[in-house]
Amino acid sequence: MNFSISEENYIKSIYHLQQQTDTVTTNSLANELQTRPASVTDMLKKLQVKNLLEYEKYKGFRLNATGNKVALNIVRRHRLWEYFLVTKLGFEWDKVHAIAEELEHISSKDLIQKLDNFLNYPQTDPHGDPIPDVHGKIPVIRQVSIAEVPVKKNVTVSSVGNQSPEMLELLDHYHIGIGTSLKVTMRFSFDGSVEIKVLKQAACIISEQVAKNIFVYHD
Amino acid sequence: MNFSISEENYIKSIYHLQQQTDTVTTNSLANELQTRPASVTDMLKKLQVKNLLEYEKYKGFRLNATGNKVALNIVRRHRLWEYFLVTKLGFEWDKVHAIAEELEHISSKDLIQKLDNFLNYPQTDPHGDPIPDVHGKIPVIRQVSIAEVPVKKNVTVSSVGNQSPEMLELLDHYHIGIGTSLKVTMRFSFDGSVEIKVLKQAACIISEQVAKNIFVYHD
DNA sequence: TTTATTTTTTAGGTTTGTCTAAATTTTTAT
DNA sequence: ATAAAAATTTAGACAAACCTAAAAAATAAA
Repeated sequence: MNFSISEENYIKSIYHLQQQTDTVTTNSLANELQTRPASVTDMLKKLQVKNLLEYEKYKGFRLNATGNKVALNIVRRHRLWEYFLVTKLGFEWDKVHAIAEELEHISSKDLIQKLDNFLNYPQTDPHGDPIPDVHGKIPVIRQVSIAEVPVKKNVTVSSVGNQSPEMLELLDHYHIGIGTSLKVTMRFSFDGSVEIKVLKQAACIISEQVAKNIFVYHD
Repeated sequence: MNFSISEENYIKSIYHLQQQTDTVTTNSLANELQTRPASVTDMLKKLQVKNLLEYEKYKGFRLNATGNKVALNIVRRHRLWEYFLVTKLGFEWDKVHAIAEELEHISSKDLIQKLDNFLNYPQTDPHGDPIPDVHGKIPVIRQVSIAEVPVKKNVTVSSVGNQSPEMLELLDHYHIGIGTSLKVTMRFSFDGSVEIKVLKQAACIISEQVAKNIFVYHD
């Protein structure tokens, strides 16, 4: 089955919203896609006819098994291209999203298979988000936020929850990126702020809010 | 100025037809694009309004300077992606056209600049066709067909005129591709056929028709 | 130079994906 | 429980890009 760019964008957005709330609402999807609720309703009908959606009028909706598989395939393409843009073309990791949004709609199986091979089967994209395999299986990367990690354990940054420019600016300032090794040296129970130590850098203190958004895995 | 995928496809096809005939006709363009003459007329009006076209009703049309620049930019993107697909992803050179047709419509200047850099500024695509630079300038590759090349001169294959699967099959059989070094050992005036010698391979004879379609440059 | 043929354009539809405005259903608040 | 508010859907339009069929213009043939 092949889908239009619009259909794919809807499927992908529903998928992302489902990660947070089990069943998705018309308004939230309209907001996510920067479109009108009426347009969403129109598309929902089409996706339901194409059997990608469980949808009951006025009651919300969610992708069914087929829809999920399609979504994972789009996510796979998106993240592989992001990885390509950063590691091969030298883009900054916060500048690749828009371009990957275009590249992800090229659906040649052969292309994606060869791209994956060329990139050496990466597990995560440059933001640390896992890349689903051809069958839609998502590699499990055991990760916790810095807010939860025990003191003095060596950990490596695997992903960032909030990918806003403001957050990325802050991370850049502290020279923290995916793959950075660090250690929590102290945790202040007063406000949940955390002192961290990155190799060869002075220790610094980050707020609980920031700590909750930096995910790491144990070395 | 930004253009839709459809507009870009029209612009590109007009550009290609112009290489052969100075002024293009509605029917030939409809044929090239596998669409109807009426649809072509519709689009011509739009492109004329956008000031890309010199067009007089019933009299044919051609790209103006602006249109030409846009076309060259699309050709540039197409050929860079073809080069990428073959040299980096390992596609066969005759399997990349359709995918490059999709990739060429992603218009981020930054993307194409970085891709060009990553590929190390190639001069020609895998078929030997020249890649226009950012300003639309086409590198001149001094080339002649094997039918014209003098006997015993060492030459390198630079491009292939006829890119049909049949031709590519034949070239594959003789292990001839872009970059292959060879020498004309004999030319038979009876039928214009040519004996050629590729390094480490037995000499072989190709017809005049084939010889005319293989372009080479002198080493 | 008329007539016939071919080419091109116009007129009027269709589909996809969007929109606004109005109607309907659900949820919230009194 | 009922009224007010919010969310959702329907109805009806619109633009882009395509189509068919008919009309108009250009070209070729008698």
